[in-house]
Amino acid sequence: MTLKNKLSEHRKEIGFSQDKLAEKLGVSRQTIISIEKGRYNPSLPLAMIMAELFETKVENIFFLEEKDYK
Amino acid sequence: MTLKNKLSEHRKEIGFSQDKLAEKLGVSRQTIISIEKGRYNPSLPLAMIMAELFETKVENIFFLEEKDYK
DNA sequence: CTTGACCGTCAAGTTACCTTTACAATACAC
DNA sequence: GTGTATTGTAAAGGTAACTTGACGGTCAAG
Repeated sequence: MTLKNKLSEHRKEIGFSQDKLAEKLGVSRQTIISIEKGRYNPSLPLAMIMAELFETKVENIFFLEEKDYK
Repeated sequence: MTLKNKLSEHRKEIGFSQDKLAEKLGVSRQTIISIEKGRYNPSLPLAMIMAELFETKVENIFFLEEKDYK
């Protein structure tokens, strides 16, 4: 199951580099790159910390694809 | 990083057994038990499918602990 | 034309998520 | 008291999430 996401859009909106975001979130830069590129999904806690940082809900950053679960 | 959750409350609210919920979500019963017991966190897509089923937001089922990320 | 900031790839290793199978305990129906 | 529904534990195995380290490419200063 792969999700789509708007991580890079949200990141740029607050003027963060991948490096800076990684540090802020307490993960590696590789992790940010991989998630932005859709190579894998973040863990739930990481997604929630992102939502907090961006002052939004998880559902506004990550999106389920209809076909995948129906 | 471990989250708290109200999965069993939401599950009971819609009158589902662990077994039935597992089937509905397309995961094993073990997975439901382990998440309810806080042994591990669901993946992000699983958490989002749960939120959809319960007609709520991820943040209303799963909760970050302050100390863990500050 | 070098330096620095930023974005990207690849590879190898660890840990977390999830599976299947088997078995035990409670509780309520009949 | 025997079924059966529900919740739980344990163990072994596979895959996904995340790490570190090394390296390449672009672009805008200076």
